Amino acid sequence: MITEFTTEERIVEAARKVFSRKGMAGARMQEVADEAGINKALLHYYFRNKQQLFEGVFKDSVQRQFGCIWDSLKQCDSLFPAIETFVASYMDRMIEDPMLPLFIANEMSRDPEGLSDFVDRGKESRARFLRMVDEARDRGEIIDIDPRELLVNIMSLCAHPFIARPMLKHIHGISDEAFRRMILKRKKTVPEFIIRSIRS
Amino acid sequence: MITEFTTEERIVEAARKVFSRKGMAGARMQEVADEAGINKALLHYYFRNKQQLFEGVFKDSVQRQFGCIWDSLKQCDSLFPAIETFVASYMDRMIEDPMLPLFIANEMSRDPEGLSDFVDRGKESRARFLRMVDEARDRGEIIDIDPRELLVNIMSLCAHPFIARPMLKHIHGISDEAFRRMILKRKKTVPEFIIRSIRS
DNA sequence: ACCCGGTTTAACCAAATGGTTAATATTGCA
DNA sequence: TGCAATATTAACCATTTGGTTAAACCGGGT
Repeated sequence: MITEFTTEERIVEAARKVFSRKGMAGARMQEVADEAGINKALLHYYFRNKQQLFEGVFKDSVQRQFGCIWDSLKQCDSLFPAIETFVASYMDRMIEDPMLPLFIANEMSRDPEGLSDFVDRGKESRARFLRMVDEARDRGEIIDIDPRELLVNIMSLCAHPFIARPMLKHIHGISDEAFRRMILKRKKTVPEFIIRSIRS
Repeated sequence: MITEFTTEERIVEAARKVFSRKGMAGARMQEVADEAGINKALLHYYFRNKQQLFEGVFKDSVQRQFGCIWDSLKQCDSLFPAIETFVASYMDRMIEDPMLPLFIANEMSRDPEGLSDFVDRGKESRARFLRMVDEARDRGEIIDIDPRELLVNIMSLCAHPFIARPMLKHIHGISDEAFRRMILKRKKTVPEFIIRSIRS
């Protein structure tokens, strides 16, 4: 077979797809094998069991998610550009992998402990962001708001549309392409929405 | 057995718990039976199969969710109080049943068609709300914003904290009680956040 | 040509799980 | 009380599913 990907890569890619669609419990090893175009036994050759396959895929995803998003903040040193950058890179990341937010929400809910390490990857950047909010508040640039609450709001506005995507699709009757356009528009409108609300 | 609930009610309650925790795929009929304190066969006596049990519970939940939230809007006829009312009743409903948002997001993603009827329950109220936004915009009370985008933002700010609860819990190291307090605070701060952003 | 390590497969297995059955207990009512 | 309908259970059954095994395949080095 002419393949530019190694078998392991094909497995991981297939597993990502299936796990995203069905979740850990709903995913079937056979389906992953089929999606990857290989025998089921070969899955167990590369990944001893379902849990291990799951973690292989999941850890990679989460690392990418929490890694690059928070890293993007490193260059910013004033709040408003930081918000713009954060929102943009958060959304870019999710456009790449639209099922990831729901996937992560599920697995955090299923096994809250198992991911501490990954979520913690952005710890310093997050702390730095919170400090930036505090400072902006002290300088009177923004109104008095709990920095952590602001962060929750920002993340909600970024992530939730992806999580509620099927519902939005039904409610507003929008196609995949329209959804994509809406998200691209939100890259601009969400930071505006936030900044308008906190600017004093 | 001295029971103030009928067996069917106990089953539904148990199923709600288990399905919420594990999702449709992850839930086990045996576990539901155990949780309800009955034999597994009795489940199939009341609900022919898993799908039917699932729908019994799910439809009830979704109906409550989409029903009372949108209905709460019926008395409001100006935008800002409508937003306050909507946020408050949305959050009250989720405080009652904190796993519901994630549950709904999952099932909408698994089977987008199967729920049209329930999501549609709030159709008129939703349309009315969108019209209120349009009118407020025409009167110059608020800035120029796509009403549907505003609605997405509102729902995101309400629902997402519940969906991301385990992550918030870990990131901000908050207890269940602290989470509850945060949500109660948000009943006030979220409408403020929104209104501050759209008021012209 | 032949062997040897890593790779891939078909066939198989045991446990879990949704669902059924037939028998028993309970309740309401004539 | 006794009978019929309803509620409940233990024991089973069939299928699905994660996982194993042993054999075949295949490419490179000698």
